[in-house]
Amino acid sequence: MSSVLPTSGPAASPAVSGTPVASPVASGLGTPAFSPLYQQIKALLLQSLQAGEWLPGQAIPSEVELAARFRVSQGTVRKAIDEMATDNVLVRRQGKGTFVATHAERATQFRFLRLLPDDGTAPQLQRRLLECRRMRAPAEVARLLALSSGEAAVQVRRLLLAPEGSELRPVVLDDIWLPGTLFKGLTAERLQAWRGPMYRLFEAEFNVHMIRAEEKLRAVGASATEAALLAVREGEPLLSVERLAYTYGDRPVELRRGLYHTAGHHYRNELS
Amino acid sequence: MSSVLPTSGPAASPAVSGTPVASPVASGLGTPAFSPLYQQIKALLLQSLQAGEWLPGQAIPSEVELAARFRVSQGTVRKAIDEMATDNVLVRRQGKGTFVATHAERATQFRFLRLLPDDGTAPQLQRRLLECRRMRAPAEVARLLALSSGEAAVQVRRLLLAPEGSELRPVVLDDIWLPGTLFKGLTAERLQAWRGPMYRLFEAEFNVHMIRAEEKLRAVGASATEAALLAVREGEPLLSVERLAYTYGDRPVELRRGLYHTAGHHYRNELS
DNA sequence: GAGTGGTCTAGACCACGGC
DNA sequence: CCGTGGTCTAGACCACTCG
Repeated sequence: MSSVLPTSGPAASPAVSGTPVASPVASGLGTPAFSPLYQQIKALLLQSLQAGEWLPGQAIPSEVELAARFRVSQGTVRKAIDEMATDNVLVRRQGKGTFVATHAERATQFRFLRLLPDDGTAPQLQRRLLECRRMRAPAEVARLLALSSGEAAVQVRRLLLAPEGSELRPVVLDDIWLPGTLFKGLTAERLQAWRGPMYRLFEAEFNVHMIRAEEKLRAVGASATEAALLAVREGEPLLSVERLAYTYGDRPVELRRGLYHTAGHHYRNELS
Repeated sequence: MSSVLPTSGPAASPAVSGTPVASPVASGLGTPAFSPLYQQIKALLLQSLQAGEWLPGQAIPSEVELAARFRVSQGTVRKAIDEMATDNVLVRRQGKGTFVATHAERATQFRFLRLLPDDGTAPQLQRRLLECRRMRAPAEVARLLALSSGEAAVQVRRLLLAPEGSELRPVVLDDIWLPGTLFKGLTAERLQAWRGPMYRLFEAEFNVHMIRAEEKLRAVGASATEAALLAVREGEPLLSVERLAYTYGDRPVELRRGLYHTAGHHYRNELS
């Protein structure tokens, strides 16, 4: 099928609202780089999301409306949206519409928190902020976040604690680095005041929406300072979780190193 | 839409090859339990797979053929197959056909092996079989594998070793339990002789195909015997990975406890 | 060229949610 | 009641594979 190109004439061939589309380009030797219409629609929708045209939690236009806008059949729009729904970027709700995914919902809230209590109950973790400061990104952090060397970064250090009887027991020690330019107004006060998932704060206040992440897990022994913070003895085996989280367009926007004390909790994973 | 029911009359309403379908049944109070046609087709295809009608690596009938068999449009069959393809149960190959997924392919081979060398190279693990014996399933194993108490089980214990310079370094200690009735001819000799992924052996010799698994990860300290086998000192932090693997119909068929030495390797995970 | 899956269309009807 | 997404159909054409 022909690519989606802006057309000045009335409805004849498929066209887009006026925004030109990156038309299929031969990449290298004789590769036609054929791109289906619905993939182009998907790219356009992602652009709109990235530009903030529709905010997390809001409804996007209906399928018929989008089909009209792009001069395409409803089925084609549907296929584009289908893929974005399985990517957890959009959420379909029959009878209501299609919505931009948000970390406010309880369902998506636990997509990125894989640590569960062994007894099968729902996790109820309290936060305790240890630190929040702006600094120049260390070389390794800058590299992973694709920052220029010496660029500003925000470092957040916090504990997550689980109720145990009437006490609170530290379970997670998180070290988080964020690009300073994206998180301009992020302060300890702002973090302290926030009730709800941290990724929801990022969405609401900084327009940064995490959609996927890569994690590297290891078993390590607790250092002296880590042991003190987690209330375990030095050398205690801990689960080290290094996470790189991405927003729209595969842009890395968070580096996180978590240390999990896995007595009483475990990291759950599904292989398929 | 009406449910798929066997029809003796000629092509009029949708019908199936002759096998009756579990028609939508009210479950509990007034729940209509509406099931779309393509879901019913999917269930039928899964039944055929479970029955061994098409073996791993083989092609299933073409979409048009299945559409004719089920008296349904090609689009409906397509939607059923689409879901099974995203579930990694079937594999589509344009121009060739649709095939039953197999653990023989290199792509799917690493779906269940998440341990990667830190240097980014491809994993090259050697196996060393330590034990393979039949026994009565311990209570905990029986429970997780849904076996009757005292039923037969096969226990396999093995090491995975990674090349390090000119030496081999133990990296993984696996303890595996399998239902004895499903794995009748499984012996140490058979395991020793096999070249290729273990799950491929299970497929080829015992007609057991793993499609998904749940894992629980923890950091633990090496016991004396574990330390000896993995050539680490006692108490060394190790990544404990407890896996329950399922075949068609969500039937648990493997329990595995792996201990990973994560110096030089890490467990990779994708969150989305 | 024949057969496979992949895309796209147009239209009908159904299930759900809210006015 | 209407508008939303969800299902199903029938048919056209395209891209890929193989003989």
